[in-house]
Amino acid sequence: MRGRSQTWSFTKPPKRIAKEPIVKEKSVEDIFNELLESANEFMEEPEDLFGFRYEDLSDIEEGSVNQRSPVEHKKKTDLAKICGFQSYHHIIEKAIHCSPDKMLTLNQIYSWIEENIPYFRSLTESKNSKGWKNSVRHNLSLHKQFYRVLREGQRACLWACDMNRIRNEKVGKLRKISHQPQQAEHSIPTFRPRSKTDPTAMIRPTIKNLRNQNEENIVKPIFNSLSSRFEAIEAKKKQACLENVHWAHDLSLTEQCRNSNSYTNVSNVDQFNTFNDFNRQTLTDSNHDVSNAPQMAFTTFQNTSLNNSSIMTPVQDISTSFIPNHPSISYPFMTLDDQAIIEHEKHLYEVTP
DNA sequence: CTATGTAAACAAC
DNA sequence: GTTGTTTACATAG
Ligand SMILES: [Mg+2]
Repeated sequence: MRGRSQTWSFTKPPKRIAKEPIVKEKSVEDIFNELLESANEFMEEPEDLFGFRYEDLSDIEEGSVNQRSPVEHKKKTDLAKICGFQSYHHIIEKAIHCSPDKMLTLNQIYSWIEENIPYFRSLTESKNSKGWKNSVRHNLSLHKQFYRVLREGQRACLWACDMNRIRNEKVGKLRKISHQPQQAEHSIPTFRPRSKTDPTAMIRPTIKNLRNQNEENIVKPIFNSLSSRFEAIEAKKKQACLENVHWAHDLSLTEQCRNSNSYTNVSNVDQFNTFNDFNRQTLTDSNHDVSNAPQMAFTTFQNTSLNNSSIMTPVQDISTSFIPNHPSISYPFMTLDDQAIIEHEKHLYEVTP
């Protein structure tokens, strides 16, 4: 996968979220325990995080969302040497091109590869197909020339290839012309397990554009994730400005979130701010400094049509101090129209030739 | 730096 | 388990 800084050209790349804890003198456990302590007096089951106990959260990491541990990778396969194809997408292009209708299902692509490239055939024969098949799927998704052709009543779609779909990615560079908050210097390190035990993680999936799998992938979510993912958010907005695509996000809270006491649907930005102010105050009262928590860029709410999109929109990112089932705190979310956000924030960017 | 290979999380089915 | 999207990280040049 491309690094975000590679995918999108930033004149000034946003700071990468530090891997080191920002507050070094406190461990994440310390911070968690502080939070827990402050919440204990309110919470019915203080150790309980949506049914999981903190001790169970073995994969908590600090300062970053979903940060994986470094992993020893296999050496890159030299495809050119092994099979004469420059890279995976060339293989897929060939496979599709060789088909009568110029389209194949995923499984047919696998088959073509196995039938025509001994290297992959032998991998499959030795039960080692997981990796290259993953790479095939990765490449299908990644490269714009590959697009899906839906079939009525069939789960697996057909994959087609149109080189004209690779284009205009770099018509102009967007320059950021106003400050957007990055990670605050002294903010609390993001307390973010990368597991399902993370309450905010329950929101994250809805932010992906999976629901758009039955549509052409023109409609995309604008926000890839919440809180510390400023890079992604900024990049998406920039792309929106560049491509003038129709944006709609796919952000409905999960049922679990909707039914939880931790969220309240608000209908305007005033209500939203009221909730956030109250939450901040509550946390501050329990000796929790959220004043330097990262801020999301948008604070304006345009009440427009767009489906039933909803998004958690921390004006100040108190999700770093998320306390689930806190009887005094309810995290507000509201319906937003991406186009409105883009329009609102368009002035933050200019396109340079 | 860019391009791309590898691994995997996650969701939907 | 399969299909698909995405993120993270590694490596080659
Ligand atoms: Mg694609």
